Amino acid sequence: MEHKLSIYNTLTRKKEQFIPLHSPNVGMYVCGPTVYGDAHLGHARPAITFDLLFRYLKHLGYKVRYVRNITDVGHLENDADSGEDKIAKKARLEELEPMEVVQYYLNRYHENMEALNVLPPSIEPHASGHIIEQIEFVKKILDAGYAYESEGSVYFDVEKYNKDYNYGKLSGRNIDDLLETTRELDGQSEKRRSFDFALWKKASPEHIMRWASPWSHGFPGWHMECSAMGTKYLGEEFDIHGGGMDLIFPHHECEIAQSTAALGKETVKYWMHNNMITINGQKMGKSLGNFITLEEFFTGNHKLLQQAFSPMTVRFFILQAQYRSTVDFSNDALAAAEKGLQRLTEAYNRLQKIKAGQESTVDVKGLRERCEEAMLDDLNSPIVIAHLFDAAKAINTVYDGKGTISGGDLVELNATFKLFMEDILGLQTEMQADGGSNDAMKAAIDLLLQIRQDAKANKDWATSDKIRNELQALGFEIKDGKDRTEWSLK
RNA sequence: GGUCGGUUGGCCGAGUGGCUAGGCACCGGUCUGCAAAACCGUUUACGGCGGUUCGAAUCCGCCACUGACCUCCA
Repeated sequence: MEHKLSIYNTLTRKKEQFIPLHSPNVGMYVCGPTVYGDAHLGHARPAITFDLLFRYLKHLGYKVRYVRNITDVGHLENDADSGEDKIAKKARLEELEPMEVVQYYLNRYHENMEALNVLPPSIEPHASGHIIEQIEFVKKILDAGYAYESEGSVYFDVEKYNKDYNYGKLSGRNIDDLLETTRELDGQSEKRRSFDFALWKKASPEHIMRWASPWSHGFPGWHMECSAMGTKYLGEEFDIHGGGMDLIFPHHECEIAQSTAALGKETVKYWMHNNMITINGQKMGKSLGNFITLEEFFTGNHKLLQQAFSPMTVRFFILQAQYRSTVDFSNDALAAAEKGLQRLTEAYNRLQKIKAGQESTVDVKGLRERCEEAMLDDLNSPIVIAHLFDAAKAINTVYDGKGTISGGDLVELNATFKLFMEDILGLQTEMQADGGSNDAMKAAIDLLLQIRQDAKANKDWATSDKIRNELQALGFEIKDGKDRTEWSLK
């Protein structure tokens, strides 16, 4: 494969050339949602970031197996014994079966992802469907001597592991610091050290999500599922593991420790992390209660939102920043993204109507190469978008009759625009105009506009303005062009 | 307190030792009966103080502010 894709590896804190273990096959694993609530803007970031990577790797010719898990068990409210499973808690509060909660929010998650034009992953495994694999994985760690059983639970022996390997290599921590900074929580007496983490937890009597194991009736620790499912579907060594930056510690650090302890080798070659979306400079998150769900963005139904924002606007907004930068939410920023996307969409639609001339007076050469170069540099989507805006300017120049484009350039421009806009950035470009209207209504509107046109010809401004104003009041947008009037329903 | 990051023009957001990022907004213009829309053009930068250099927003040091993680979090 003739390219030099470089991606930032959190493990080495450098951009590295991407070389798959088994080209042309690529394996990537991304931490998916814990389905106990609606997805918010923050959840869209990794989904879109790794969707972009998925799409681009396929564009480069790789055969990608993309695994994104669903956490439906084992994710506790906190690390203490009193910590309640997030799913179980929601089920208790709403008097539902835990799996009812999971199914409900999973369906809604899928609806959101589809709206955002996020491609489904190759495999979407559920933690609860892989209890056996997780138990087997815990056994391996016990056999290797890096875990201990305590009152029906199994804990990872971080101190022992750290003597042979390096606990903290991903997050840059060392266990001496952790000893000083780890808060004492209730019920930690079972653990030898405060930083040891659970591989298997014995279920308390009221804990309803439980499975049989050699140690107790219980449930797997949160970090276990990714190690077990990742290696099950992608092998003991695979290429890419992704997720949000907030998962680096402890989740991904623990995953590395588990896999290394069980298998005696590094499992993941490239660790990739998207940055956070902030709101008023602070991370948008469930625990802070400052999140806006995707549904609320799409409907505009949230006190912080001045208007609704379409899924494509949200996607474009996220892609306008490089995935390792924080993105700050604001109505102004979203509104700017909406207008920018409109500009690109409009240009793309005009491109279909442009006729080729003898030669090109606009410079569209090298667009494909420039976009390609930006993507190869750690998925620099904002640069790709900037290049597309340059192309939009050229398209508008030709559309306005102030320049010409040759047949060859036109074909190439069209292909490149479609490739990056639709296939790689995943931005849908169909016009919203006339949406939801039927033929009879269209004909009626056209008739009204024809009457207005006649009135204008007779300088009957009162009539023409009345038609325009009344239609606008009804929610129509009237755009007078040079030759004809276009309309759309907002 | 520890670890890691950030600070770019009115807003968002790239980049980088010398060469216009881009978008949105503003302003000016074209078009229009008027307007809207559309299109074109254009202004405002690199937190502070030192240092390295022919040259730094870009490298180094100090300071200030700010964020993430260290408890669940995308």
